[in-house]
Amino acid sequence: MKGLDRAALEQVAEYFRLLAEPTRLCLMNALRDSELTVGELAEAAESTPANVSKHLSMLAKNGFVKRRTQGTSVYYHVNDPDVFALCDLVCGQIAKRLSAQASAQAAFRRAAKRA
Amino acid sequence: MKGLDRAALEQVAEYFRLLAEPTRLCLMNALRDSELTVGELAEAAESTPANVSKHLSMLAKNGFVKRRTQGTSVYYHVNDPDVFALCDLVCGQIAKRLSAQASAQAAFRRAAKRA
DNA sequence: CTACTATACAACCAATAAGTTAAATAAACA
DNA sequence: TGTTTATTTAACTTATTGGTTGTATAGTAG
Repeated sequence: MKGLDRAALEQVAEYFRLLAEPTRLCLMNALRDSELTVGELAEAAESTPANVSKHLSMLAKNGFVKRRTQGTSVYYHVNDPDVFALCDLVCGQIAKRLSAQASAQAAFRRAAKRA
Repeated sequence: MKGLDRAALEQVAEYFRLLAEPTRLCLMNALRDSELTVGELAEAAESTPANVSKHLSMLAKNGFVKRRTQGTSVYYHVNDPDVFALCDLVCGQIAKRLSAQASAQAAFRRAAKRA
């Protein structure tokens, strides 16, 4: 990543931006192991079909998912499974921070008890 | 990442959101191997000290960087080097897509020549 | 003490984006 | 054909955010 110019950084930022939204993460998560229709995804994400459809369009336009039409339904599936590796890395980061916070908290509690 | 509830997904999204901005990526990039002052960072990112300071505050508040004051200057340094692993992964993804596009393009060119 | 420099902060503006609502499109089926 | 169901799209509202400008704070030098 070292020698990236502004244009390249914008592409990287764009990639992150698509994952920087809980509803979209929820959709990707729901599609992790099976394709689902827009309706099913709306239910899974506890949102409306219109909203979910918009998010799916964004994800599709950027190669994260792919569409398959069947009858009146549209099935979406993950096109870029590597995002999950990214997400898992981030989850690991967050877990690390939380546990750091936890031990800091514990240290404070011990200090308070001594005081 | 599989069984994450809404609150957890929001934390993951928040993490991504901080990296979803070219200027912040540029700052992290500039800090990759040495600490720098706000002024130096502003120059590196081709932005204003005020703007850079704001971005750095965000990054610091979320544990991506740390501050160290010396004289009238404030030195920032990376606190969470693992972000670079993330960025490199994304760079790999983008490269893969670009090369896929390139070969698709080449296929189109070959097809056009045959036609 | 004053002037200068580096940084942070608050107020503001413009652009972006998530979500809603309603209308448009399209396939299935009576 | 007409109706129903599934999805997409457009228009709109509201909230967020990146960047700018001006001001405040703090350390340093004269």
